[in-house]
Amino acid sequence: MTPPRDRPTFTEAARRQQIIDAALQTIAEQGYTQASFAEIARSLGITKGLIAYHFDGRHDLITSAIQTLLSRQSAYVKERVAAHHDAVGRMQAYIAASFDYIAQHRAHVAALVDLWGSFTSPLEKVAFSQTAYEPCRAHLRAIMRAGLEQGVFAECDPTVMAAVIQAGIDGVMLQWVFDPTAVDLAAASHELQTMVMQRIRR
Amino acid sequence: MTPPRDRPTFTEAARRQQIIDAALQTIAEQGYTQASFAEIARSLGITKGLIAYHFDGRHDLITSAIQTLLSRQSAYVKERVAAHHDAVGRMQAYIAASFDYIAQHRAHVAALVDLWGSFTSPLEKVAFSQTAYEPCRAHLRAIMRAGLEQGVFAECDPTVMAAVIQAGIDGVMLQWVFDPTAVDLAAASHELQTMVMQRIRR
Amino acid sequence: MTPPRDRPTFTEAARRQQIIDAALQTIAEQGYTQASFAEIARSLGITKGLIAYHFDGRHDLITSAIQTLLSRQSAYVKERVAAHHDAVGRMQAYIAASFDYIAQHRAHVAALVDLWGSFTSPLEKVAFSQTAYEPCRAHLRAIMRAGLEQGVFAECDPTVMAAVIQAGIDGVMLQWVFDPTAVDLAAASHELQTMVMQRIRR
Amino acid sequence: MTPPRDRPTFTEAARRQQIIDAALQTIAEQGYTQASFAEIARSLGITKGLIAYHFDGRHDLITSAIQTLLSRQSAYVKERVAAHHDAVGRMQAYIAASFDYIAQHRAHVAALVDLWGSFTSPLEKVAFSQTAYEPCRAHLRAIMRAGLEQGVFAECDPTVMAAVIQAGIDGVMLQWVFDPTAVDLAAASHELQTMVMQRIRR
DNA sequence: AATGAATGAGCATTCATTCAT
DNA sequence: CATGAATGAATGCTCATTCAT
Repeated sequence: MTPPRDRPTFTEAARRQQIIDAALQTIAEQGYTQASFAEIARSLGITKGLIAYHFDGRHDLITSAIQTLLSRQSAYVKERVAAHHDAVGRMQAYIAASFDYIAQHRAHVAALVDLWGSFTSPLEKVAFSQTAYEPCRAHLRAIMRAGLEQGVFAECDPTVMAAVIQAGIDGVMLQWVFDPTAVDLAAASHELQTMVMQRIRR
Repeated sequence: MTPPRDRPTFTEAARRQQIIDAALQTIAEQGYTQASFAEIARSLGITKGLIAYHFDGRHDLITSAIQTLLSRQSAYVKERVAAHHDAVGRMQAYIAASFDYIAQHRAHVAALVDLWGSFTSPLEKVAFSQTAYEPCRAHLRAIMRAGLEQGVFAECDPTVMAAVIQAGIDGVMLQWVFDPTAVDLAAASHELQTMVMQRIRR
Repeated sequence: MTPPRDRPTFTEAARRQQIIDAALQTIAEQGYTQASFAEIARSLGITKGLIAYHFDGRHDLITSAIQTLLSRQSAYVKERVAAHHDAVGRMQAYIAASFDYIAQHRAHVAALVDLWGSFTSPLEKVAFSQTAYEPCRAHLRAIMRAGLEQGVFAECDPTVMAAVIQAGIDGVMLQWVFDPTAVDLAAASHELQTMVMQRIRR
Repeated sequence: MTPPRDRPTFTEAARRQQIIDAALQTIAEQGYTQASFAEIARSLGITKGLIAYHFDGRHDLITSAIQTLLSRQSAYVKERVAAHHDAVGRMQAYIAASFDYIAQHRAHVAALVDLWGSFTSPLEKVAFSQTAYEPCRAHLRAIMRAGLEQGVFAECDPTVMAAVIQAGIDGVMLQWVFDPTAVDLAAASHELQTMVMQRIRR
């Protein structure tokens, strides 16, 4: 059990992160169901008791892993988008950055696809949707709205556009996770940008 | 032990299908990891021994369930596409039919998303990709090529286009599985068609 | 998990009883906390999985064991008491039978003493009190009341008398469980009968 | 490791007592099995490592707790008994004091009942009997013998009487621990005194 | 004197699987 | 075909204990 501490120690934080990373790696390599405490511990050369010591059970570990996953990807994309100041540039940056992150973090996105199947109740699914998807769509919506207000984007529903663009990114990622030779990430990134731009540019 | 497969009896085939459907329902409702033989058996009022009798282990059941899933969706889409004889109509029909199937078979697609995380080795993932994705993309590629040959589609790479279109469909499905209120399926279907048409029409 | 069956099969009932008896024996010999599924299974030459198959978890096993314990003792005492038809005879029979049962079933009463400490919440304790103690006290109260009505017992509060008499029995049992050489069961039985009779006889 | 016991410091002794009291409280509230080092430590706001530092393992802690329990009760009863100088007064004082202590220390006696089930071997049980029960019975025997010698008690076996009287006290305590509404402690105290006096007074 | 990190054995429980009937 | 009994391996988790700091 994680000791209830006001300020987690340095060791504590480092261990937690180390275990989370090992968990993601193991999930990516062997699948969510095979990623047992024992397996993760083995990959780190520690005992499974230590995992139980640092996390409040499996749910806590998985949740923390998902958090890590999402915040890293989100931070990466946000930074790249922020480098641009026009709606067109930002939209292209969002798509390009998303694909770049995917290409550079195969294990992470593979783990993510596995974790999609880890929710057992509709409530957990909705919660994940709110935590993981909604921020992405909201980001895209904001870019869309800015473009519309500035008059550089053609009329369209930002909500639907956001969902469809994110869908394109995730869908390609999915195909690529299953078989990296089945789809050319760079080409897909380019094509999606083209498609979206042709649709929304005034 | 699975009985010899040379000539499956009628009863045998019916039982298998019954079990597969119950498995899909259970996976959709409770998640892949919760869908144990015992749980599936309970939902059917039979014993788990009987499931083991009709399937060569869990892998066989899951594989068969995925097959069922894919062939039903594929058959539905194929039929709808075949009703059209021009590339534009076929492309729109493919997208529309895919979304319609999704909307009408929530449990099935929910199960599918859960099953995405059920593969433990890269080989299984590649095999799934070949069985599940490749036929869809091939279908889309064929429609694309016909349109290009007929001169009604603008120049583009059919392989990449197929991947991106399928990605858009799957990605929206994913968001909708997690939270049906998060995305409007009909609007997304419409938007994806618009986007694709604007891109590929000459 | 126990399969939900309308009528438990013969094998099922026999196995359950066999496991319960082994559990009581193990508790008596090694203590409640040491009586793990593994230990009980080992003493029977079966696997612990089988115990889990026949009982709905540890709580179910322990509860069933206590039930067995109480009903056997109760049945024995009731039969001995019923052989008498006067209040004096019945009261003496109750005490004598209780001590005789204790003397002849050391393992059972040793297990019972251990199980006294197995309740973790006040609610469980109260429930045990209702199930285990109240029927004993009620039996004694009924004997007392009959004696009072027949005018053979001196005036006294049947409720308090019942509690104190049962207390004497249980308290001696406790001392004898800890060290069989520390107290002479037969002498204690005799003395308690004498004491009670001297108190309640008119 | 326990620090050398030759001259325990003041702090050391205080800590030990503090931990023992917390342990008793926790056992009384949550049961013997739930009273883990972690739980006891949590209730004190210290770490479980500190408990291990002050006690030579769990057995040492439990043993010390029992010692504390017994010596407190014993001291209380001894003092009350010593206030009387005749056998009759002392016998009544012993019973009355025992019940009074019980009534005023519910947590302690609840813990004691739980601890009855904490011995895993016959040897431990016998040792407990010698430490806990024998002194009580010896005290009662001494009172009995004095009464007999002084000619105020009727002829009877002091050993058996002692066992039965103590049994009555413990048995009522047991019922009261399980359900405080099930038995009236004061009435039981009174009744036991009456019963005993009627039996032993010449 | 006290902590936080780590261990390793043991726990109840789950589950796919086997098999005699 | 179908069942119920039984297995054995694996899982998450708990806990007393150890120890460097």
